[in-house]
Amino acid sequence: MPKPTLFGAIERPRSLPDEVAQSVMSAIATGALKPGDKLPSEAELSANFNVARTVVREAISLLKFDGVVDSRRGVGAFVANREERTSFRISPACFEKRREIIKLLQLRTSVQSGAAALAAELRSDTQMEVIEAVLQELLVANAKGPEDALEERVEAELRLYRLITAASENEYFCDVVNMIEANIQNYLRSAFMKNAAASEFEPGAIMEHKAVVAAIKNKAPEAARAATRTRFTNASNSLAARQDFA
Amino acid sequence: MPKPTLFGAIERPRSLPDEVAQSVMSAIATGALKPGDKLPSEAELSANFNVARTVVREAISLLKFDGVVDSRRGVGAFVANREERTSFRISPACFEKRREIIKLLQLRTSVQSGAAALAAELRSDTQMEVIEAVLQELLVANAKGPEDALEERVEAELRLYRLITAASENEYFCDVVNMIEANIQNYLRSAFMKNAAASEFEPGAIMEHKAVVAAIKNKAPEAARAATRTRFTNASNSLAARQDFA
DNA sequence: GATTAGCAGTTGTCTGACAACCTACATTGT
DNA sequence: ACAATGTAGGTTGTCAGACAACTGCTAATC
Repeated sequence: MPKPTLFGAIERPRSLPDEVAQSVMSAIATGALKPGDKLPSEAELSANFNVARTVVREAISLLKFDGVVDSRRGVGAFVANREERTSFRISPACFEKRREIIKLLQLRTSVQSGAAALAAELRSDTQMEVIEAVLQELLVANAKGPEDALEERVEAELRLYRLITAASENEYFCDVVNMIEANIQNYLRSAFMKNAAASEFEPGAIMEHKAVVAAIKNKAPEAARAATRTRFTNASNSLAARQDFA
Repeated sequence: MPKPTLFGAIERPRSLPDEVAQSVMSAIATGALKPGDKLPSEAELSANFNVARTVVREAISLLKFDGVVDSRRGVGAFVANREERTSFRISPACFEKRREIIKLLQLRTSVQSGAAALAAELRSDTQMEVIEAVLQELLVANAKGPEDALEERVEAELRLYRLITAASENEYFCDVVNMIEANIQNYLRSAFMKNAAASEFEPGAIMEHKAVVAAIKNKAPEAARAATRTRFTNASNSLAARQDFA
């Protein structure tokens, strides 16, 4: 039996390196540390935060990994230019303001549209079969209505567009979509998001899904691109238009 | 006087944590380590690689940071599912095969098109003035021809599309475009790429740039989107069609 | 038989030390 | 005076060992 959520999840203390890294990161974000500035030495940071130098080192190494800082042995660590960052990641902070979610969905719309167009061009027949099967699952789940099959339907939709992206034969599209989805899934398991998902049980949304799949089946890249954009733009708009949207 | 390249750049030994991280990463990529598998303990890894445990710890912490592995105190570190990765980054390896560059440019085309559409919608008048000024710079540099102003022209083009992206008022687009550009700039300073850039000194390319800017000026999102896609698709195609493209 | 206590193994953090390296200044030779 | 050289101090990179916090399992205990 699934454990009832009797107690709220306790917040486990995050690791020290993460906290140090985030602290330095926010100093950079707020402009307290500008590109080119020298970070305090590891010894100083270690004293300031009252942690061991190994902790500081791990924190700095994370920032280096993303190209946020650049350290030179014997000299020090410096804040890099914003254009030199070598990774794209979504900060948890962005989920605090719901306005930010819209921006994230805008990016996803763009990427997903491009992936759909490529998929329409490059898909194999077996990939097409799987995509159509998942669409069928989505239709079945949708017919059950929001009360019975919400999770099932959301999961099917997720899988559908993952498969479409995979059919683009371009791992970069897959990675970006994956990451955006992962972040949304992680941070937005809220009642708000469930309500939003439930509101997608409409004939219109289903028609749009069908249009996307049909275009890919017909090997019509431009149609697939347009249909995908329509679908995701509508989803984003209906989210923004909700009463409970802060 | 600029030092003549008498000696080739010596290859400095990369940091040990990076090497360990990459080694583990490639073990995951090749499937030697599958999602859910337990990594060897830090002590074992430290013995295998013949490095200190701090080095192994830094390496693991990098992978954790990207959501590639997940470690639990008292238990061990485990390979995470591919869908749980929390960052998008471009591996240097992808520049070894030029085929991969095309895929990267496909992604960039998608993102840049979306950004242009948003920019057409949201741009301010002052932003527009700056964009037009940079376009003018580009035209001037272009008139000088490939021999005299190659760097200048490439730089202007870069700045132009950065500004357009910034006008979208969506930092996610900026970050993705920034990162892709940074990687291309870092790894592709080769003669090959210079030749490719030189081949962009054509009337057609210029016309396409103008079309993008005009659409943004007219606040025509769809036109901006289409023009941008045309421009970048053509650039990608002409790159792929080159003789020296492996 | 169920509960509890302990044990071995693992990750997280701390401490101290040394190596590799850079910068700036002093030293020296011309 | 000036250039080359050496030296000292500071910083990052790596190493080694220790202990704390935690987990899963096993054996002892009631």
